[in-house]
Amino acid sequence: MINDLLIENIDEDGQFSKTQQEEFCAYFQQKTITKKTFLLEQGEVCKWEGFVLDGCFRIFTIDKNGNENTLYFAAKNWWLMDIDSFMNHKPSDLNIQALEDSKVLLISQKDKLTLYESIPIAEKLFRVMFQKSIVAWQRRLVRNHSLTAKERYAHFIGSYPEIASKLTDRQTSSYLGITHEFLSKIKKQLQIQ
Amino acid sequence: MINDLLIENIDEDGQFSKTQQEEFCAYFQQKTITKKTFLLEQGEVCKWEGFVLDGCFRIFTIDKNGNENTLYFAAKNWWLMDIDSFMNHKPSDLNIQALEDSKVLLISQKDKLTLYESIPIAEKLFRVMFQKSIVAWQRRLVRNHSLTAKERYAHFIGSYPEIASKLTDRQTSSYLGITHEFLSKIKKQLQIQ
DNA sequence: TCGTTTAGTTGAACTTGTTCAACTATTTTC
DNA sequence: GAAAATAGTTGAACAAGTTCAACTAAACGA
Repeated sequence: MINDLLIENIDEDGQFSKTQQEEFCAYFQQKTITKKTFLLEQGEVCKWEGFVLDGCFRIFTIDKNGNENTLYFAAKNWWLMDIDSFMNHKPSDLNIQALEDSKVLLISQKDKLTLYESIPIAEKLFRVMFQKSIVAWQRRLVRNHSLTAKERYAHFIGSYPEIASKLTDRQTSSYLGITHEFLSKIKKQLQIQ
Repeated sequence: MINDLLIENIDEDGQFSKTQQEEFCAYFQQKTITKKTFLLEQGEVCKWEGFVLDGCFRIFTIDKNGNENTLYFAAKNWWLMDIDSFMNHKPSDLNIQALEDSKVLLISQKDKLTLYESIPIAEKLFRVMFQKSIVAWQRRLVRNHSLTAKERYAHFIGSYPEIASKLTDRQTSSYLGITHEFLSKIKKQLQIQ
C-alpha cells in the first residue's frame, strides 16, 4: 500500500524505513475530485492536508471587490492546504478548486498529529518542506517587485509549462496579479516580436 | 543562562522542560552588531540562524540594475537568516544589515542539527514557526496583488509602527515595492486628506 | 564646523497596467 | 445542435507608478 509518488516527494533521501513508509501512507485517504469541484471553500475550516496524485488545483482568495487572487497552482506531486486554517482550526480565507478531474491523498488534522508522534522523522521532513516553501514565497515576492508583468508571465510559462498549458488566461492573470485584458495584450506583444 | 525572550518566542506553550530550555539556549551565541554593519552579504554562505534580542535589521536583495528589494525587517523578537543558503550551504542572494546598534543570538548549522537531534520538541516548534511564516508570506502576496501602494503603506505603518518609525523612506519603499519618490508623494497625499 | 554625502521633495514627461465597452471565439449545457 | 454562458481580443480613456532632474534638508566624517 506504499504510494511511491508520496514517499518520493516527502522522503527524497530515503530516511524512512519500509515499515515507516507503510505507516506513513496508511494515514492518507485517496479522494477523487471532478473538474470545477471545490476541495475547500472560504469560510470552511480546512480539516486536512492534501497531496496531489493527479490533476491540478487552483488555490485562490476572493477579495471584497470580487477579484480573485491565485496564491498558487498545485499539480501532480504538489501539496495543498490552508496552513493557517488547518493549524488554528479557523475558517479559511482560501478556495481550492480542481481545474480538471483529479486525485488527491488527504490526511486529517488528528492523523497528522498522530503521524508526527509516531514517526518523528516525519516532523523533520515536513519542517524541511515548509522551509523550502518559504524560499519559494520569498523568491516570488522579489519577482513581483522587480519584474514587469511581461517578464513575470515569461518566467511563469518557462518555469511551469505543464501547469501553464492547463490554465485559462483568467487563471494565469490572477496568479500574475494583472487583469486578463492586460495578459491578452502581453501575449499579443510576445507573438509579434 | 536561560534567555527568556528566546524561550518565550519559540516555546509559547511551554513544552520545554527547564533542562531543555537551558540546553536550547546554550547553543546560541550572543553577538553585538553596530549600525550599518552587514551580518550577511550576498555571495557569502549563511552559516547561522539568528534571533534578534535588540535593535533592527533589514533583509534585502540587490538586482542586476542595482535596485534594492527588502524582503522583511527583523526587530526585537524576530528571527533572521537566509533559509536557502543555510539549508543548502550555498552562497546567499540576501543581504542582512543592522539598521541600528543591535544584539542577536546566533546558532551555527552544526549546532542546529545537534539541537534537533538532542531536543526533538525543537523540531516541532521550528516546524510550527516555519508554517506561520508561510502564512505571513501568502498574506503579503495577496496584499501586493490586491492593494494599491497607498493602501500597502497604510497597512505597513499600522501593523508595524515601531519598525516603520526606525526606517528611512528609501527602506520603507523598497519593502513596499515602489520608488522612494512615489512614497514621498503618497505621504504628501495622506497629510492633505 | 565645514564640506560631503545621503535622504527627502517636487514637477513634468513617460510607461505600465486598468477599466469599460463592444466584439468574437469557444465551451458548456440542455 | 441550438442557446447560453464563459473566455479571449481589441481600443480608447484613464489611473497608478516610474524616471529624471533639480532642488532642499538633514546627517556624517575629518
